[in-house]
Amino acid sequence: MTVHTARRATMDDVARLADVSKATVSAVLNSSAAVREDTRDRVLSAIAMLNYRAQHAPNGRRHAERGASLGLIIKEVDNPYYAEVILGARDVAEEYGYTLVVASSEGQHEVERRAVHALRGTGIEGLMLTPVLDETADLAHLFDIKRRNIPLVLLERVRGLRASLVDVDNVRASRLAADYLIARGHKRLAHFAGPAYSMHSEERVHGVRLALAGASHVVLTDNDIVTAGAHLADGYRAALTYFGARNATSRATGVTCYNDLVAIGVYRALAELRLRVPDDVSVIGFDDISLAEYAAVPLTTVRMPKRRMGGLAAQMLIQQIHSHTVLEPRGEMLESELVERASVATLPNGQPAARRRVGERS
Amino acid sequence: MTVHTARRATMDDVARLADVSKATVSAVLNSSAAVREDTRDRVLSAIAMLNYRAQHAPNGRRHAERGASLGLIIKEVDNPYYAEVILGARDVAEEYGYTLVVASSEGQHEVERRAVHALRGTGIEGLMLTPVLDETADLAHLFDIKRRNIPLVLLERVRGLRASLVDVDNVRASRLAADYLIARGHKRLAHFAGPAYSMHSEERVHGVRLALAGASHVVLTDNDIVTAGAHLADGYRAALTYFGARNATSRATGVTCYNDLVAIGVYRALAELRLRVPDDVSVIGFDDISLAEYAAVPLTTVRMPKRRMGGLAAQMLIQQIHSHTVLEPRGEMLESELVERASVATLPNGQPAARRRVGERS
DNA sequence: GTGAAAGCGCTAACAA
DNA sequence: TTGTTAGCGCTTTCAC
Repeated sequence: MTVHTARRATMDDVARLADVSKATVSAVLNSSAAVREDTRDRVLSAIAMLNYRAQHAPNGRRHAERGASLGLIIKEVDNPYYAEVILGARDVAEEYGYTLVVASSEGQHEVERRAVHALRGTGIEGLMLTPVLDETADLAHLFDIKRRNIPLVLLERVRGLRASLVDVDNVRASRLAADYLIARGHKRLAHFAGPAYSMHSEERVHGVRLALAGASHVVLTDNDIVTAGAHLADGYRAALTYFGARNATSRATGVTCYNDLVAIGVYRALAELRLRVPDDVSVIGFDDISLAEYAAVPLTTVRMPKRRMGGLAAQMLIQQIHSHTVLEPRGEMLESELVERASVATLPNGQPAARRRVGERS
Repeated sequence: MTVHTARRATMDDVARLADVSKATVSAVLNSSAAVREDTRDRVLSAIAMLNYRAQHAPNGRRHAERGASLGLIIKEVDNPYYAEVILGARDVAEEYGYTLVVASSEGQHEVERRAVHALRGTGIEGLMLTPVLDETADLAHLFDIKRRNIPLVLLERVRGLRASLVDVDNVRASRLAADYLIARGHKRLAHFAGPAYSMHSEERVHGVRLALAGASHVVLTDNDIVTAGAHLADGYRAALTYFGARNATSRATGVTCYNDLVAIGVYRALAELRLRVPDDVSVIGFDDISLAEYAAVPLTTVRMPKRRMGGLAAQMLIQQIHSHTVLEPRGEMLESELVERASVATLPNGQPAARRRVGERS
C-alpha cells in the first residue's frame, strides 16, 4: 500500500497525507499553537505512517531558542583524566547556558576527522579539541574549522595551526618528577611512556631525559624507556615485562609513568612479582586522578589542573563565540604540582622528602 | 567604522562586503568550486571582518553528506561504568558510519531536559538515554522526543513511557550478590546504596532485601542500608561513618555496594580503621569496571555487560533510524554474572566459594 | 570564475 | 482552529 520513495519524508508529505497545511504540522510538532484533538491525531498518525522525522530549519526566533551547544573532542573515553577535563568544561558551559557535547577519537586520526565534520554539521557554536598527532597527521579538517571561522580551542599544541590553546608544560612537569626521584637518592630510573599519538607523552619522555642529562651519576638507558600506553592494562603488561626480565641489580629503583592508570597497572605487576612499593620500587604517576589517593599505597604523582584546563578552554571558547570581532588566538599555560604521597622511598643518600612544588612561577 | 547590528552577520553581508555573490561565498566555504585567489582572499577577509559564522542549511545533497550522529546522554561523566557503555555504543556507531556524541546530566533532571533539547536541535539522528528519575520527574521532554518520532532507546526503564529499552535485571543481580555472602556464612550484612536519582540503585537495594527475606537467620536492619553515592569518596565517607561507629559485634561482616567505585572507597575507609578485607569485612562491588581487578585485594563483583548494553542500544537505535516504518518498541534484558575474586571470606559455617553465575537463563 | 535565480524544509505572521 | 503567504540562510543549477 505504501509507496516507497527513496527520499526521506518531508513535512509537505505529512501535511498532504493528513490533509492539513504545513503550518498545522509545524504547530503540533512544536506545540506552538492550539490544534484540535482530531486534527492532531491525524497529523500524528501521518507522521507515524511515513516515519517522518523533522529536518533542520535555520529560522528566526526558534533558531536562537534551541539550546546552543559546545563541542569537545577527547582521545580516550575510559580515562579519568578526560572525565575531569570534561567536568571542568561542562561547569562553565552550563553556567553560560550551553550544553557540552563530547565525542572521542580514541586516538585515531581518521575518527577525529569525521567527528569534527559531524560536530560541525550538528551546529555547535564552538569546538574544543585534544588533537591526535600521528606522523601522517592531515590537518585539513582543522584548517577547515579555521576557514569557516568556527571558534576553536586546542588542548594540546598542533604545529602549524594558529589557534587558542590551553596546556601545561609537560616537559617541565615530567622533568621535575624525575628530579624528585633523583633527589631521593635513586640512581637508576625507568619511564613507562604513553601512546604514540600523544604529544604529551613525547614531552614527558623528553622531560625525563632532561632530568637525567643534569645528573651524570644516574642511569637511564634507552631500554629503561618503555612504551606502555594510557591504561591500567598497559602499565601492567609493560611492567611485567620490564621487571620480570631484570634482577635487583639491573632494574630501576624508581619509575615515572605516563599517567596514574599506568602507575596503578605497574603496582599490580609489582605485586605479582613480589616487589613492594615503595620498598623495592618507587613509583610516580601523572595527572592525579582521584584514584591515586585511593590506591593501597597512595600514589605520589604530578597533579594536572584538569578541571581548570577544561573550564578555561570553555571560557575562552565562549569568549570567542560572544565576540563581535575575530579574536587573536590566545595561549594559556597552566601550572602543575607534585603531590607527595606514599609511593616513593628515600634511599640512603637521598634528601628526605619534603613538600615541594613543581612548575610554579618562581 | 564598523556598524554594529544586533543580528549575527549573514552570508549576504559577507557577499556584499566582499563584493561578490552569495554563491561565491558558498564556494569558498565549501571548496565546492574553483575560486580565483584574490576573490577568495576578499571573501575570507570579509568573513574575518564581520566575524561571520555559517548557520545551518537544510539542503539537498550536502545535507545527507555531512556526517550523521547519534546522541547518548549519561548521568555521570566520571564513572568508568558509563565509559564502557559509551565505548560499546561508539564501536557500533562507527561501524555504521555514525559519530557518537555524548552529553551528561550529572544526575540533574533539568540538565537532562536541556541536553535533550540541545541534542535535538543539533540534528542527531537518534538518542540513547539513561534517564534521571527523581520524584519531581517531568517527562515532557521525553514525550516530545516520541511525538517528533525521533528514534529513542532507554538504558533504564521510565515508567509510563513506551520506548525501546536495554537493561539488566538489577534486582536479581543484586539479590544474588547478597545470597552469595549469605552462602559464605555471613550472618550480618550491610549495603552501601547509590544516588537517589538512580532507578538501578533502588532496584539493587530491593534485591538485597529480597535475599534477606529468604534467610531469617541473617540480620540487616534499616541502619545497615546506608546511602553512599556513586563515587570513590561516597563509599569512603559512608564506610567511615558506618564502621567507625560500630564494633565487631554490631557491624556487618559482609557488605554489598552500589558499584565498584563505592567498594574501593569502602576499602580505603576499612584500611584506615585497621579492618582487613576480607578477613574482617567481606566486600562485593557492582559493575566490574577494570579497576576491580587491579585493586590491592581484587574485588569480587557483579559484572554488568556494559559494552554489550551500549552496543545493543546503538544497534537498536540504528535499526529504527534505517527503518522505513515506525518500529514497535523492543525491550532487551541482558544477563549479569558474579565474578569471584578475593574480597569475600568464607565464614566457619559457610559453603566454600565456587564459581557461580548470576542471572543466567536457567 | 562568477552571478542571478530557483529551491531546500522549515517557521512565522496574519487573515479567515 | 486552520490555511495562505512570505520569509529564514544557505546551496545549487545554469547561463555568461
